[in-house]
Amino acid sequence: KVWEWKAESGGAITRQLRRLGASCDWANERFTMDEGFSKAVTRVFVELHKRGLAYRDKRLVNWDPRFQTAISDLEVETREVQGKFWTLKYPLADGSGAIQVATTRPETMLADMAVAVHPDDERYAGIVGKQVKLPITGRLIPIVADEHADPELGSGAVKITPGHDFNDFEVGKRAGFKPAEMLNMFDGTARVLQTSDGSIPEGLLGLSREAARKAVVELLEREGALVSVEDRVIATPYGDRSGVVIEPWLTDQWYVDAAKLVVPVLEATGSGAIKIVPETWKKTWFNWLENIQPWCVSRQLWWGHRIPAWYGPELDPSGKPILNADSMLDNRSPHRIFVGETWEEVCQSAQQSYGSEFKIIEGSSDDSYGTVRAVDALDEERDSKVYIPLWRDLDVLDTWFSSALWPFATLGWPEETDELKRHFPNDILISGFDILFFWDARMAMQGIEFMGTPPWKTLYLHGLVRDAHGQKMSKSKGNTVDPLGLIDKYGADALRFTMAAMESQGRDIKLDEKRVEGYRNFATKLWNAARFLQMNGVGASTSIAAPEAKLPVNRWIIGEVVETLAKLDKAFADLRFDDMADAIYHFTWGTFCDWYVELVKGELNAPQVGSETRAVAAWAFDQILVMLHPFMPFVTEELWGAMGTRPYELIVAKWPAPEAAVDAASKAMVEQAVGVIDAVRAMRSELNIPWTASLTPYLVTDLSDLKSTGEAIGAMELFRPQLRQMAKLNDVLEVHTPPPGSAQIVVNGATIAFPLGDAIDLDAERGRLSKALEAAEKDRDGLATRLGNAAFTERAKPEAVDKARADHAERALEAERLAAALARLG
RNA sequence: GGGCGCGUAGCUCAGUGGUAGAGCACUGUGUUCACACCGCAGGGGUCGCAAGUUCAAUCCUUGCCGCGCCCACCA
Repeated sequence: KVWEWKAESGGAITRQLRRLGASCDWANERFTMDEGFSKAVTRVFVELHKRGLAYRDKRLVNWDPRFQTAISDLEVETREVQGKFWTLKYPLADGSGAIQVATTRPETMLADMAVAVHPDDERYAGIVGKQVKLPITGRLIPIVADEHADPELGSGAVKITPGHDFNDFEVGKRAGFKPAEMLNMFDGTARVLQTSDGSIPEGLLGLSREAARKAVVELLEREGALVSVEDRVIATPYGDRSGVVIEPWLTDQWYVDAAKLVVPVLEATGSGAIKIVPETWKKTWFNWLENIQPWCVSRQLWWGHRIPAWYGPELDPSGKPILNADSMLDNRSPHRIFVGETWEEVCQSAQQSYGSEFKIIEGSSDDSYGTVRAVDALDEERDSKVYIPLWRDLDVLDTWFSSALWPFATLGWPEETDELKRHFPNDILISGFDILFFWDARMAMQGIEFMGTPPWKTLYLHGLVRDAHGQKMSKSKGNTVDPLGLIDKYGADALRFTMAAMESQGRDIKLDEKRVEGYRNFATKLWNAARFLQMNGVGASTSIAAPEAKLPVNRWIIGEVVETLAKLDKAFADLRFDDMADAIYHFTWGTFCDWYVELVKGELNAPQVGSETRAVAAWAFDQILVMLHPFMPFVTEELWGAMGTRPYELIVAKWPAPEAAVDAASKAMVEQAVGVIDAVRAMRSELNIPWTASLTPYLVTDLSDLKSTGEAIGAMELFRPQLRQMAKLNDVLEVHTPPPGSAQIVVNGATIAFPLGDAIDLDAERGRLSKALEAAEKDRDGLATRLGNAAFTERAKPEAVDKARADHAERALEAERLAAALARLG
């Protein structure tokens, strides 16, 4: 049944991954309960035990009374709960007075074993060592001196319940109590159980924690032992899965000596052998590792890796086994522990331990059956040997114990497989920070312990997806987003791209559906661009390197690809997925679609330049597909195939290698043309010049700046068809003074006038120019002020001063041109 | 109590010691033969508050206000 559930749940997870387009090695799927993996788990446990790093210990654990199992510190979550604070009065046994103690859990007084005061607390100096007679139970308990008691708090005296409080456990040990002697007053479901001294009144037995509290408080009140009650907010431990209050409970459990395993992890992180990204997590990482507690790894569950430990009876002085099978498994009777990977191995070490006069047999996991068999065997004394039954531990290992082995156990360890050699260690682990301690830290610990090196070089911690209100998504809150729903609506590509674009290091992601929609539109845009290219005879590129190109537009777009690629490479090296997404998005839409495609529309099938342009367009588009593929694998792969016959699929295509450089001259020319088009469009829009009206541009020659004029005219000549198409401009004319009634634009130091005759709205044009002039003057003057400041020119970095000078010159020139244009208007 | 982080355009978020950016939303405009899931143009921010360091601070330092998370034994 559970395996069915596992198949279903695991299937759902892998289905989601597949639909997201995760490129996994599906043939090598692994589950931690697979046979091979289980073998690795057993091996690790046995090895840790051999090395003294896994051991059985009796101490307080976090006990979950609902699931009736121990859990680790990490599975406990502290919640602030409204509670009460009771002050109690315990009478001294010699009748010489009473001592007050305070508690938030009055019911635990039934298992009190001492009252502690601070050694330096003069108020109590005289009574340390005296006995107190505990109300209700009448138990006599000592007053002890211990640093734990804080004189500032309450009365300065504190009741000590070593069996039910982590602090008190430590105090109790210091006061000389052995864990085995510590009183326990709860059973596994947290109902009141008689303590070993039998002092709890009958009426209280079997009550739940809550009921016991009520009853105890009533009894205390009746005895006059209750001094006061006040309301108080109490930090209370809850099981993160069960949601019930966790009970500190005294049991025997298996522990892993995490403090030892952590030493090389700290070293590796310190030396940089493990790099943590973003770095801010380093502090958290160190802080946790440096304060790590023994890791409780045994769980009283029936699903998981069974602990490979067997218990056998201790021998009494006469050499007979002490068979108390019903108490053997929880180690309440004297026992010996055997740990081994197989029954044979365990048998062997047991034989060695007990001696050859004994015969080792396997005790049934059903206690009574094992007892009977063992006793029968004893009676018969067959082979004249005494039979020793060994019972295997019923507990299973914490799931994170096996998960921690993932980086190497999946690769066949402990066998020395080729996969292991090839894939261990990994370059990078990408993980949510919510499992930083649960999983990542333990992978690091076990990886170094068993493989000698950290399991990965970089640990990248990404943000968590939160809902629209910033709440963490959880099944219990019901605010989870099903990725499949979003995929159905917008496509996996859009979802993936959104995730990448939102993943700036470390910060959480509030998923905004509008954003997903926007990237769906982006995918559509790409699709349409491909369609257009195909319609114009552009197919698959035949080369990986950029094609030879003469035309400036083509040389320019090749340079743009080179620059975009550099941005992507840089962002990737920095693990900035948002920057990568941003760069490819803007190149594709803003540069390629909005400008390149528009600029070459007329050239694609032109007689002279057509083939070159088609080749460049095909190549550039291919580069987009390759660069975009990691983010949008589905559309890009589809288009890759649609553009032409390919020797291989996009998913295995090599990352772009243009073998080309940015051509500054082409770039300048294209930018000049683009500047003109932009300015004309803005002018048309602001002056309400209908799009259908073509305009004749008059380039105003400036004898003092023939360079700007020349460049402008060159670019405008070169892009004459594009200017006609994209800005509705007639052929350019050169003049020294523009005709009256002209609208004017200033682009890179060149002034272009458009005679509008009577059609011009002089006020609008004046307003337009004034506004631009004002902006230019403001910038110019601001820069002038700064440059006039001796402190700036002397102390600022030379680059900053140079830049200010250059900016100032540019803005000043622009202002001058605009002022002239304005003056011409009259 | 300790630690980490956040507060930047209406919203969701980037960002840099040299007078701020994106997407969406918004306004105007356009159905020109890739795309209205579109094109074109445009408006919008005293970068939480205060002080300090600096020639210069949104960016560094300190304090404060508001918010989130993690860790922790205050009975």
